[in-house]
Amino acid sequence: MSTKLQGLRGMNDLLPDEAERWEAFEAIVRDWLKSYGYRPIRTPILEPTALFSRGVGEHTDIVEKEMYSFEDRLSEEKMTLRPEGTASCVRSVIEHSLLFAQPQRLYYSGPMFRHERPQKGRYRQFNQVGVEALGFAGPDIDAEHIVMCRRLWDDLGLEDIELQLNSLGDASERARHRGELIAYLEKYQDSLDEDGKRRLYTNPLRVLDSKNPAMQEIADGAPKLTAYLGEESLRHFEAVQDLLREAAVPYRINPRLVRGLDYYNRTVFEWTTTRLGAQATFCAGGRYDSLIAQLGGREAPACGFAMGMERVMMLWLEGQEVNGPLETPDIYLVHQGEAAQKFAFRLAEQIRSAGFSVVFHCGGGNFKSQMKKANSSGATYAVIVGDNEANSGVAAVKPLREEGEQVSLVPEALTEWLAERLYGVEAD
RNA sequence: GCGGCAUUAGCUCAGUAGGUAGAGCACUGGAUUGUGAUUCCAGUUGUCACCGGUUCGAUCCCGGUAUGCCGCCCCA
Repeated sequence: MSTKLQGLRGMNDLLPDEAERWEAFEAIVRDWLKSYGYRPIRTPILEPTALFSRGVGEHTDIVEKEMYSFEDRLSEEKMTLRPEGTASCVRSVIEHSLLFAQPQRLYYSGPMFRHERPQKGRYRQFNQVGVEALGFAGPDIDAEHIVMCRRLWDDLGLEDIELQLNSLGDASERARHRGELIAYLEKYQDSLDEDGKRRLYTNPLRVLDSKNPAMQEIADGAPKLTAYLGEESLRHFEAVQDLLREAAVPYRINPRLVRGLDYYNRTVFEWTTTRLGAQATFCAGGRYDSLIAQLGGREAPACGFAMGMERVMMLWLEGQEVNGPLETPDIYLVHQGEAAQKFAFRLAEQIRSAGFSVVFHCGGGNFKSQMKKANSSGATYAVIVGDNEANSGVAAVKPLREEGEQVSLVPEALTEWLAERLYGVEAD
């Protein structure tokens, strides 16, 4: 007996019931993105490893321990399954000079890969929809992103969600703060926990984010980034908040909100929920004004966010009936006998040509079992063809979802009858 | 990556103070040899996750592995 093969850990199959819900969800998301004028961009799932180490940051958890990286056997190139979408999007925009004459509103959607321990709402292959606005400097685009998120949550009917907001300042402000912060933390070097010591020089901002109470005590006395924000950064942050108030979007300023990717500056935000256990954040983003230049493009401001599709889907489906198929055929075509099968096979195509969906019964079986299958297929009508019908060139239609008499019709009359019943179209 | 809990039929789950297993749903057939969904009758379901140990004997006890869930870390 051969070894049982199974899918890789943390990588899930979506079976029909679930896959249909994904398609419905994706359709809602696409309409939403279009309504804000965003256009799609599709980039490869595989990228040179350096894109992420340079883009996401050498000392982030993602780059340090979560990437699926390998060397191609033939070319010896180092490559990585993308752990996030922004770096790829920016790479592509630079490579194809999309930003040359005008700013761009873009979105992407697809699988990302991170080698983490799986949990509900956290998978090794997961899907993100990301929105990137490149070439916009003003606070209005930051606010646009937050407002458009709020609209989607409203459309989906999400509950128990919160918006957290912070400003990380610009690069020089962060550098100044960072210097002072390291100097401060060095005084407590011996009291820092393992993570704290490790991050002291690589990512001191994250030391402040620790949930360890002892660390929080140290963090409380640490220099606050807010105090280092220059006039321009403050004005930008204020302007974003003004627009949010204008749009009546409630938010909470969270000074500890620092984000796990290095490229962020100024506005950062996270949408969180209490309904996903340890996975509180389901959508997050912010401004990344230096990333484009850092990846070799001409200096240009940018702003974006990404949402975890699995997490948003879970929140969305909470309020819904989740059993059974969403898509059902108009017709299940039952037939018995050799002549009937030929007639029915041709009839199925005729009905489809008229615009209806038809499941043609395959695989034999008696009338009873065929009718059972017709019923469980969810079809609105069974169309029945036996040798009697085939000989006289008619088909019987039987309603499966409501009361009603079975009627016999010739094919042309049948499609008119269906149009009238299913779409309320009157025949001439 | 660390700690805890779980894994029994296709699905949801019972069960045995160690003696190789059961229900409901689903599926198939029949009552109704050309008519589903309701009703009644009958039937098929399993290496009790995997590998090893203890034992006369392990689905049950012990160890390891895999997977899932909860928490931590981190993130979407």
